[in-house]
Order: sequence, then structure tokens, then C-alpha cells
Amino acid sequence: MLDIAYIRDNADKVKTAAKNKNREVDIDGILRLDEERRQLIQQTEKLRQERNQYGGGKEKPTPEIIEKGKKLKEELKLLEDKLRAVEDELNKLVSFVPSVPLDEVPVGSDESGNIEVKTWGEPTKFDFTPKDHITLGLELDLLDLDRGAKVSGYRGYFLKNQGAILHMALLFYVFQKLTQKGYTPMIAPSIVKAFTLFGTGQFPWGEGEVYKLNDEDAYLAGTAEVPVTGYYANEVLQEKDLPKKMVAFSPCFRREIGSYGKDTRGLYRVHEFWKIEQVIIGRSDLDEARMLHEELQVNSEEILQDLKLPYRQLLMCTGDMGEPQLKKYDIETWMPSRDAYGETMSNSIMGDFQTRRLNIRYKTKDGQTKYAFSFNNTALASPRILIAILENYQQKDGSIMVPEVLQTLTGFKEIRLK
RNA sequence: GGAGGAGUCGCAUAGUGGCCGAGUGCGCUUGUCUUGAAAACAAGUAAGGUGAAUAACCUUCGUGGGUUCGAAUCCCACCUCCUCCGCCA
Repeated sequence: MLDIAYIRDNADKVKTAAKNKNREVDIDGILRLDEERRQLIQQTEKLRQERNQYGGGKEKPTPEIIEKGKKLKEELKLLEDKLRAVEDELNKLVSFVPSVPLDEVPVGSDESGNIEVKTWGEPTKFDFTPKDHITLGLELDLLDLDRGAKVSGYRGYFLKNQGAILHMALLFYVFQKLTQKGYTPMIAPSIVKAFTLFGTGQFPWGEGEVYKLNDEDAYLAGTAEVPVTGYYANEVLQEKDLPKKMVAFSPCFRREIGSYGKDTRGLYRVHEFWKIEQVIIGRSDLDEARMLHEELQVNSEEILQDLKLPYRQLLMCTGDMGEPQLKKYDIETWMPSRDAYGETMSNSIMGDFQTRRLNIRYKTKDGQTKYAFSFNNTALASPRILIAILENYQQKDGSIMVPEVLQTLTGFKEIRLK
């Protein structure tokens, strides 16, 4: 959510940003409504001031005053209804205005505009014909897609045997690693209220993507970013306590409604998965924000380096960013069956876009109240990461090596059919 | 799921229709006193909005509606918390 005053003062900048993000917003309409709103506020307050002058004494009000009050009440009601209608309309429009990307973000209309910042490792070479994770998973009985679909539906899956253990080991390894870096470990709820989804910017854009539970104010979050960023909603933090760094585990649910026919096989795109997510609530300072963003980046890269998985870092262009983001890096991990890198992590500076919607503020040392900045980055998303591990670690004899850092957690060093 | 109770300024409390944006205590800030500290005393101590404004005004007592000339106070719905019963990983 952008500050209406900011939109007022930077209308052109906001228009350009929306265009670069391929979004349509009616900035001129917003400005008109804002003008109308402010006029109505002034008229309303004048009447309220008048109303507030009556009463307040010990004596009973005179019949004249009561008559006058009745009239005022009617006039006020008309104005207040009008004001509310204008404000609702204005808020609705403003809630759709995307944030303005930082200057270093490349302008581009789609993924072709993304910039490869760096690569780490070399795409894995095989002296045999490598199998994809589905073949490997089925052959080694790590995975059951048919029964997954039978029980759970389209994109359903079971992880089994050493595949299930490997999955848990990965999650725990990463959870522990980030905790040791000073991040507060959290198990976050996946069932969330609508305000958290609106607050983080999943709504109003991605409503079709989120599972809703019955008629309640209850939805299944697609990422722990939603509950964990909402953790401090409506709170005023102290500057000395910032940044708050958190690492959260949660089940994640996505309808993948716009992805029919995309990545239909295997573990790449599923309705239900598990994720360790990094979230930071920090001060509203762009230089510090860039530093924290890089820190989150290093954390995720270290995880892939620990796992010895080749990856590359992308700086996303305006057209391939979400509405809330000021700057975004994706990390793509090498997936032999795709003969390409596939997205495994996404690292964003959200600025005060989310914190305005969630009303997360902090008091500065000199007593000012400001909206905080929020950040988030994937630490590990499973089972997607299993694709990279199974495929990159496969051996000629059909077995799979277990990444060294996981071996004490899994209790086995290789996966092969008994 | 059933029965009951409660949500007021950082915390604890007072407040049952106008003198209440709201008293008191604690906490915190500043000042006086003191070599310093404590104590005592004094003053201050919410957020948001309109506005050129360090003017003035408006809004906010869990949230949203309603009654009333007027609502922290009355009514309705919702949210959250507590107690008891039932069910349950």
C-alpha cells in the first residue's frame, strides 16, 4: 500500500512504476477521489465541531438545541455516508497500486529482462544418461504419485521411505542453520485470516490462488511470509529492537489455478508443500534494507552451497516482480531433467508496502513513529528442492548419494533399492 | 458444541447517558533538591486525520453497526481472552 500523500506528490513516478510492472492503475481517478475526500472531510468536521459545542453542561438542553441537533444529525449523516463511499472507493483503488521499484531494478516487460547476477558451481555433468526425479523417485520407492493423486487429487503425492526422511532432514538442517545465525525459529500457522493476506499483498491480486476454508475468515497461506509478517500487525516496535529476524517453518498451500498444464508431472509444482522462510522486520532505511537483502541472499546461497547444488542468482526486472516488491532476487537451482535452472528461492525487499497494510510501525530513538520495512526470502522449499538433490546426486548405478551435511540427520549416506 | 464472565491511555485500575480523550497508582521523561544515587516535590507522558501551520479543529475506550440532540456508559453482531462441561490429536 502506498501512502496517498506519496501518490499525490509522485503521481508520474507511480504511473511509470505501475506500467513497468505491467499493471493498470487509475492514478488520475485516485487523485480526483482524494481531492473529493478531503473536501468532504473538511465539511464533515465543520458540522461535527458545531455539534460538539452543544451539550456538555449540567443543565438539560433547551428544545431549540435539541431541534438544532436533530437537523445537524441529518446533515451529518448525508455527508458521512458520502465520505465513506468515497473513502471506500479510494481505498480500493489505492490497494491496487503497486510499489515503486528501486533505481537499480532493471526495467523489463517479462522474464527476458531479468539479469543474471552470478552463477555458482557448474551444471552437473554425467557420464551416463541421467534420469529425472520422477523416474528416480519411483524406482527407488521414494515417491508415489499415482496414489497421491488417488487420495489427494491432481498434483497430490506421497513421499516415502528414504525420500520422506531426506525431506525432513533438509528442513531441519536449514531450520537449525538459520537459528544458529540468530534468527528466531518459529512454527507458523498456515490457517490465516484475510487481513494477513491483504496485508502481505497476496490480496487483492491473488485471491484465486488461495484456498478458503468454508465460510469462515480462514484461508490456507501459500507461504509463512503471510503469518510471520502479520505477526507484528498493529504493533509499535522500538527502534532498538530492530531488525527482527525470523525463520519460520510452515506447510504451504497453493491452488495453482493459473498453472493448469504447467509442470504437471512430479514435484515441481504441487498444491501442498513445506517451507522454511526467512522474514525480517527492519527500520525504514533503504541503505540498511539493501544490506539486509544481501544478508538474506547469502543465507540462502550458503544453504545451496552446503548442499553442493549448482545455482544462479537473478535480479528480477520490473515486469517479473510482484506488486509489493521494491527489489527481488530469485535463486534458481540446476535441475538436470529440465536441462535448466529452476526457481527454488525468492528474496524480496518489500519496503513499507506490507507494513502500511498491516500497520506495523516502530518508534525511532528520537520519538518519531515510522512504518517498518519488511523482507522475506525462501530458505528452503520442499519437495521442490528434492528435484535438484535427487537429480544432481544420482549415480550411474541408479542410486542417489545423500549430501554430506545431511548424512548425520538422515542416518544413511546413499539411497538405493534394498 | 453447551453454560457463564471479561476486553478503558506502556501496565494495573476508576468510570452505567452530557462536567470524560477519559481520574488514580505504577512505569517512563524532564526539572528542583543532592558530590552522586535513592527518596521527596513539580511538570509532562497515546495514535491517526484535515490543514501552509510549532493555529484551530475532527476521530479513536476490542471491531463494526444501531438507539439518542448527545454513547466508554444502552442495544445488536463479530473478534479475542478466561472459567466450567462435552469431544479430541
